[in-house]
Amino acid sequence: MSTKVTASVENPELVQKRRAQIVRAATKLFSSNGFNNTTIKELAAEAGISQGLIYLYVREKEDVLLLVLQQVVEEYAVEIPRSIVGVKSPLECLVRAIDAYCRVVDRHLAATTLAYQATKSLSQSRRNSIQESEMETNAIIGEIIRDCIGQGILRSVNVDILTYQIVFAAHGWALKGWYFKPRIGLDEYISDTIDIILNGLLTPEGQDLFDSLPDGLFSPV
Amino acid sequence: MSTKVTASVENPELVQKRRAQIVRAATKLFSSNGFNNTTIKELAAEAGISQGLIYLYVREKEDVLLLVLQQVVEEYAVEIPRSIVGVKSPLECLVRAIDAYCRVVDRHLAATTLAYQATKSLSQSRRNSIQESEMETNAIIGEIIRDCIGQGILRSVNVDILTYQIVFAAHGWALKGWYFKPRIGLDEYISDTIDIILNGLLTPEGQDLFDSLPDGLFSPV
Amino acid sequence: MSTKVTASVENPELVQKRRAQIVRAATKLFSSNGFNNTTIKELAAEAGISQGLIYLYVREKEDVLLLVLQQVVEEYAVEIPRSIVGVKSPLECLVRAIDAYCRVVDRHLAATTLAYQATKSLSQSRRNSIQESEMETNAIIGEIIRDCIGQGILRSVNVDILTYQIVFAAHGWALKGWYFKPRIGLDEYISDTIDIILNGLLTPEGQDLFDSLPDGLFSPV
Amino acid sequence: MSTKVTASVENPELVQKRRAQIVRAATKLFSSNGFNNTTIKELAAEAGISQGLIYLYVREKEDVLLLVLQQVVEEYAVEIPRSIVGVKSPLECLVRAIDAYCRVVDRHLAATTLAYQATKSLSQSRRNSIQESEMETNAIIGEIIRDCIGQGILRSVNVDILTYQIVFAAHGWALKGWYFKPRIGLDEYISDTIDIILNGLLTPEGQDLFDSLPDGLFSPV
DNA sequence: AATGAATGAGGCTTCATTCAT
DNA sequence: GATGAATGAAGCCTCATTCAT
Repeated sequence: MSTKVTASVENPELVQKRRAQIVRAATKLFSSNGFNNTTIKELAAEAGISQGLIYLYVREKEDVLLLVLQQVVEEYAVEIPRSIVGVKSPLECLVRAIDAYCRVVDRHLAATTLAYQATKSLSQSRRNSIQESEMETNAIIGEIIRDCIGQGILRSVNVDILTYQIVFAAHGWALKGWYFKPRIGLDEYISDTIDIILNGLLTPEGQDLFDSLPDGLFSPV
Repeated sequence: MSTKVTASVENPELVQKRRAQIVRAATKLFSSNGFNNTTIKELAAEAGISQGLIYLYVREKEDVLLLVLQQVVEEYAVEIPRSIVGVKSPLECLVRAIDAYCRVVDRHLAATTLAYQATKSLSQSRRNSIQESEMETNAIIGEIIRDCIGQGILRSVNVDILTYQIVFAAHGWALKGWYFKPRIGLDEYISDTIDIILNGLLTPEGQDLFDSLPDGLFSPV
Repeated sequence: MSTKVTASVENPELVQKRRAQIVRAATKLFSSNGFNNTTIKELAAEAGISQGLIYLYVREKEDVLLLVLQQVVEEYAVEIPRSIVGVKSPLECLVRAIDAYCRVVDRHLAATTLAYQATKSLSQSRRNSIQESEMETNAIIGEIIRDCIGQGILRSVNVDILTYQIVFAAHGWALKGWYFKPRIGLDEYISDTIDIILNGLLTPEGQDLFDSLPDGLFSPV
Repeated sequence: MSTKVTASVENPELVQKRRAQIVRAATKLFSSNGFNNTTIKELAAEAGISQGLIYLYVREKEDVLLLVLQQVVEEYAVEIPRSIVGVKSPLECLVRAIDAYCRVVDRHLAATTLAYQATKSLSQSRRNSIQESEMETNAIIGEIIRDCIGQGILRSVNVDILTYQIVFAAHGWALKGWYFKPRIGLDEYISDTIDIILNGLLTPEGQDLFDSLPDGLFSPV
């Protein structure tokens, strides 16, 4: 990671342990109440430590947020590559990557939502550090897509847009959880999503209709 | 709208005018600095009025946020139906709706981003009011999709998921503007998005490969 | 003054009035308890205003200290020149200046003591601003001394050292008030001080003795 | 000393050694940053020991300050008498004492300044203990002066005021070091100071003028 | 004796909200 | 209707002191 959070405690195991405590508590509170509405006092209480102790492991409150967000993007960066290790077929890679992404999100619902809420609360440099990590993960997906296109498995579509469509589909499970969770399970969400994205929507008749639409249909109003 | 913001000023035209001033300023400041990092003092300065005056048109700070968010969702609720008025073909409706949604987002980049950041800062009742509006707009899109499916234009896919895929595509223009804006124009974004969503991705060969993938490929790890 | 303290309140009369309140309270509390041991809460209470109000007239606590110290040095810079206005004889000027200095100190016992205690609590730039004021006042005294020497009234002594001897004599009334106050009145303090400084100490016989002291008597140990 | 600082460590040599470490570090930090702006953590780092260790040799932070100040006043109390040991002539005693005082100050510039700043940070009992030491040293000088007067070497002036004039002259070398140091050396400072104090200022003509000044010149305004 | 992690009280400062004009 | 000075409740963070090792 480019942006390091500094601790004034030397012992690295202790640092890791304490920070894990803090991040766990922070993820919970930040995502349910928001970063700004969570006080250090509450955070300390949730983590089972004193207020002052937090500041031995973090220089300011914003650092806690950074640690939380770093944890998620790092898990993305680890889990998605791991899900396609050893898989030859690019198509299978793509399917597995989508699947893995959705499942990582499911394990980090709170933190994922948080990333959308709280990035504005980070200073520019810290925000950059998070966005770079995000782009790295996206690059992996983009690569898989390019492979598929190269092998004639996928049509030659806009890779960036498709990448983000996949990313949003995964994040959507967290962002709109309040809508989906009561209606559908994760497995179904994943398979239906993959179905829509890969198989497209139009029936043969629909395809004819679509082709006959005037070209400039959706041009500037 | 179910949740009304109350003003202590009688003259309704004045209320409208002042609130417009306030909302304009708030949209700018909230979306660039975040809701919590914007002070009433800054807001008043940006709106060209005094701090005290704000409280004649709003009961508390959160109300300002509600007004801002209401404005966006209302514009969604107005613009999207308008874009399909008089259009017979459900497929054309769908295409026009996606196009319209993206363009409304483009006109409200700041506010759209804000909706993702700041909803957590709303009290539950206010949050519900926004989410209901969002669902109303989504319902329109869902209806169009169902029409398409009913007429055999689209395959029978999961309507909810597809709806949100479209919604995310539109919102994505705002949420990831920092990525897309330097790389692509709005028109291209819209047409490529529609292409991917409607036409699907798989080539005929890709289709064969996909069909031969083991069924339980992406089941729980 | 070079270093200005900024207020966020416009009305200059109000600023002056409130700052006077604050400075009066601060002088009292700072000099009896020290700058660091005085809390803003105590200060507000003593001034009869709320904590928050202080920050409409001052950017940070240190500014309050600066205001207090500025007030004293400014009074020095005003009172001492005023005491010699229109006086022709340089010797009379000198006597009057010493007298005036001591009396200003007497009117600002607390603040004078404070200046010795708290200058270290000022940031460098603020400290400089105070030291410059001090030097301006000292320059006036130095000028008078030079006049006296020029006219053959005083021996040609080290002007800087004599200046500070006078300054210390004045400040001493505040600094060692705990010693002098119970033993002697201000008038007597002033006249005895002037007597010692101007008339010297040695009797004719003492003079002879002094002249016969070995030259290197007080050289480095 | 009346006020003792207690240590929880038995071995007196160790106590002395550790305290010396602590006092050395404290003198440096307190006088450059002020007592209140120096943390125990910094102090420990400067002294090369741990925070906790300090509390084995001192009951609270204020004790450290007391130790520092005690060290200076004790050195005054030792050095000044030593400088006049065996000297018969009271005038020579006086000159030597002034000289010695200035030189002790020069060796303890930081601590001397500190005494003026930080005495207010001491509790009353500790402050008294320091002031008593100061008075003891002053008493020695007062005695010498009285001797001189008794032997007809000095005029019969106010002994207290003269004593403090001498004390201030010595302290001034530290207090106004920022002014004198770049302009003059210690030796010159001492000899010029003694010259002014002992020989007085007025020329014969000045004397006449002075005698002809109206008596109530410097009476209350 | 020594360490340094841990505690928690309390200070400075901000800011939503009120109120006198 | 409008202003902006005034309030006071917290929030973040620091740091003297303690305590387990």
